[in-house]
Amino acid sequence: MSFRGQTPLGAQQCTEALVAVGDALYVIGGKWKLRIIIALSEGHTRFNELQRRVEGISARVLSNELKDLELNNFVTRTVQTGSPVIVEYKLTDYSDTLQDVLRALQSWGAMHRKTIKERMRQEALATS
Amino acid sequence: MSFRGQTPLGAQQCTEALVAVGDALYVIGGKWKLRIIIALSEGHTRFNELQRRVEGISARVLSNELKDLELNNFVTRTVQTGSPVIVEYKLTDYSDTLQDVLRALQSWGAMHRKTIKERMRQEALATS
DNA sequence: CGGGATCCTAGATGATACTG
DNA sequence: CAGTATCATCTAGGATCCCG
Repeated sequence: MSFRGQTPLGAQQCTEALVAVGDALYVIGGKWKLRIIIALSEGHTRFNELQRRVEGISARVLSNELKDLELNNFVTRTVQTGSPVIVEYKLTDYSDTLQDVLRALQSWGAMHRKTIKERMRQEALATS
Repeated sequence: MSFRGQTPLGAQQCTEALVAVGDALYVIGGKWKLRIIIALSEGHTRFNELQRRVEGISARVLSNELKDLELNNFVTRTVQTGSPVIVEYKLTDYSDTLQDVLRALQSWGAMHRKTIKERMRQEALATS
């Protein structure tokens, strides 16, 4: 199940990978899903607080995404009646299964940023 | 750098994760990028062949995505003049850095599919 | 505070041709 | 074969207003 590393994938494994990754992207793909999950991993959070944490997201989109995440069992929504009403979102245990994915993405993202920076530095040197 | 697992993330780590994952998604996010990379991991491939492997993608989109992947150093494009002209796409070494991400996504996707299946089976039982 | 309802735009995608 | 061009579409997302 290795991705290259010199040896190409067989057609069969390739299709399998395509399907599995497709499944994954279907649920957690898109611009916001993973960001929201990360933001929620700071602890259970209320709506507006969450909106502040996830930079750039609008209330409508956040609301929709949260519903979706709830449907897919990544998030639970609890309402405490009173005034004001308090609505809290928190991650479920199932969302913990995403740890590897998140870790891999995070470390790749950090690595990639460094690479780009270095690449730009080199180009700057070459031009001067 | 763990994602929950009982203990919430600190605000600082949360922001770091948000940025890094954001960087990653910026480059490899979207509907097609990872699929194309997986398809290419079966070995170097020509355009139409690649389009067949990546189910559902149109020539125009594939063309655009490939340009993007080339710009980001994931793919190289080589042209062998002759008739017919042969254009081959292959993964670069840099695309190998995505292994962890791909593996994590694939195994999560496979796990998730099983979970869903099981969940549906349970619901079917409950209804009957 | 926690959203829902509406309206609207840009960009992503699909379908179908067409070309060197 | 390896795309490009054009048009039609679709939808995620932004902006704004509103409500209990």
